[in-house]
Amino acid sequence: MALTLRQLRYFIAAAEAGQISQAAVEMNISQSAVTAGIQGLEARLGVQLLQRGAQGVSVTPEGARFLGRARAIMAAVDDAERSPLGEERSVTGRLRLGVTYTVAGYFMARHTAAFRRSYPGVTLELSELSRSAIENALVTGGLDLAVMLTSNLGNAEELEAETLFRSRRRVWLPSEHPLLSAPEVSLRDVAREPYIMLTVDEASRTAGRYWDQHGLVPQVVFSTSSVEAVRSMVAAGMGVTILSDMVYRPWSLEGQRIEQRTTQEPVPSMDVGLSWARNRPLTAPAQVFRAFLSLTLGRGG
Amino acid sequence: MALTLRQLRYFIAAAEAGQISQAAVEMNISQSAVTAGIQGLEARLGVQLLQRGAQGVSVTPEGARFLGRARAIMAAVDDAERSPLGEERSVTGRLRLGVTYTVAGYFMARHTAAFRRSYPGVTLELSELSRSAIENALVTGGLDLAVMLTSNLGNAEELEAETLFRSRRRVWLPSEHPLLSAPEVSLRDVAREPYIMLTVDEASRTAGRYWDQHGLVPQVVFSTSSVEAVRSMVAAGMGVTILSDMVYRPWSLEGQRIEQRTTQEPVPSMDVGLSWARNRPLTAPAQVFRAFLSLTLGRGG
DNA sequence: GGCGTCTCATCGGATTTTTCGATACTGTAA
DNA sequence: TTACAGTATCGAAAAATCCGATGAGACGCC
Repeated sequence: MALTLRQLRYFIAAAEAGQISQAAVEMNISQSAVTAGIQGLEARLGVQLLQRGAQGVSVTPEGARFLGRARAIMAAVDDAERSPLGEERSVTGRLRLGVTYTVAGYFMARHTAAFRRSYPGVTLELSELSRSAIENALVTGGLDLAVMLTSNLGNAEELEAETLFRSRRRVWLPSEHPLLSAPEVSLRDVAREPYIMLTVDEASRTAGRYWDQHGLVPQVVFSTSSVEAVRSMVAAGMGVTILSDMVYRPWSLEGQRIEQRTTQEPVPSMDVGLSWARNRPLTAPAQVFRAFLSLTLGRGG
Repeated sequence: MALTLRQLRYFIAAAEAGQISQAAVEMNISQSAVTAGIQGLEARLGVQLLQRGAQGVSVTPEGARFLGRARAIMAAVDDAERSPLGEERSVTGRLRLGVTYTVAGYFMARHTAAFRRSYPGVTLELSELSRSAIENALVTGGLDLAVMLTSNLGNAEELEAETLFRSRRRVWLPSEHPLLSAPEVSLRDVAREPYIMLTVDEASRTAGRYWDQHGLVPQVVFSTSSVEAVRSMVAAGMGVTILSDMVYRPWSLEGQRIEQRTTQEPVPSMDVGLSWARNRPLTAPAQVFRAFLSLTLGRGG
């Protein structure tokens, strides 16, 4: 098999995460895919790149040397992808971008820096707002563009939306929870547990929909708008929750572990995407930002 | 779809060849695969890279800019692939390499320069010899390694072989030949035509095998050890031949066109590979050369 | 202008690769 | 030794790729 960029991506992610399984979560794919990809790379090169251990993986000396090269390749690829847009690299102007809470913390952080580097002429004005505030601002012209949850977008007549990626929702459970014994958890079982409700970004509204659909009601013992709080409370055994992979991390702030289980019943994924006013043409900076994100997230284009 | 190295390879090949179909022949794949690959790339970038015309393709201004980037990526990839072998880059010594006629002209030419660049410490001594001379020299120690046709290797007890790639054999026909009307040509039809026999590299021995197998005898009107002569004679309409894609070019030295047709009956492919003496361990330069070619030709490692 | 010829694009089907989910294996720590 | 966290492996499903054949458009020749 020939060397592929996918293999390089997997290797870089695993090397940086220090764990193959964590790298898989971050890339929204399965652990076995990452394992296979890296194995293919090692076979191709005839060199062991990662040292596997009980706590995860660490790069071998050869791996470290190759990691540098791999990063150089990915940098060259990034360059090349943006190059044909090069004319527009000189785009200048203001981009008033609205984002919702989870998007700001778990998604935009990774991309704003790269965007600023690519388009130094664009002044990026980020505002964290609620869904309804964003929708209003888009329609009235207070915002040019928004990155938000596109699955339950209101006001479909006036707003255009484009989904950038989906993140799966799973049950979060503390270590040693009885429900961990099964590979899948039914919503009925979750309904019997104390539930920590996250109240940001329409999370509760979305949750309500799929709970209703199965005629169940979660026993909400605590509502918070802080993902960190949810993480800590789940880790401490105060309850369980259902949230997307995008915000999942295996450790709470206190260092306690959090587990994940797939639900037996299908639960809608969290869809993150762009939204803008239908009747207002995208400004040049907004168009550039849209193209930038599309490329970065590896969708067709 | 994400950007892939394959797409870049296809694009570079097409840009350099000036024709998608010619690029496909050079890469031993079908034209439609190259077309699809480049289309995927253009869709991904949202830019037209090639200007299609009746005589082939030419790069657009955007394509030219991207071509540079693509080459940079492939250079970085080549670097990375050889980097883990980096310790051995300092390998020094002499490599006495035997090659057969067609391999020398149509295969080695492309790779020797790159090898010399990667391993400046290795003195490459190339000798063009006949199959039997090479086999003798390998056994007696006059050669360290050989690149030759591995399909009909004699002396299998004493020689080890590793096939690097296969090239399909097809019928070569002059323009306006009646047999061109059908998409495939049967060996029986070819047997009725005057046949130009190439006498280098066991070509006639291999040919004999598959002709015998079908109980047919080609009407050899001319035998030559020069591929250029075969090309010119086929183009001039003096006869037809069956040779591998590796040595195929659509034009003769005189500028006349040569066509290709697949045979109805399966004809064995031409297998090019390495060979060395079984009882003699590979020298360090030989090992390095083997790894180098394996990587360059994109096989598993 | 009509026709043959060359080239690239498109399509269906076969093949190969990639992915996922489940399970087995392995090293570490109690 | 057991429990556990993490990786490797396996079979089946899904997706991408490839091929061969056919279609469509441009050029040159009569």
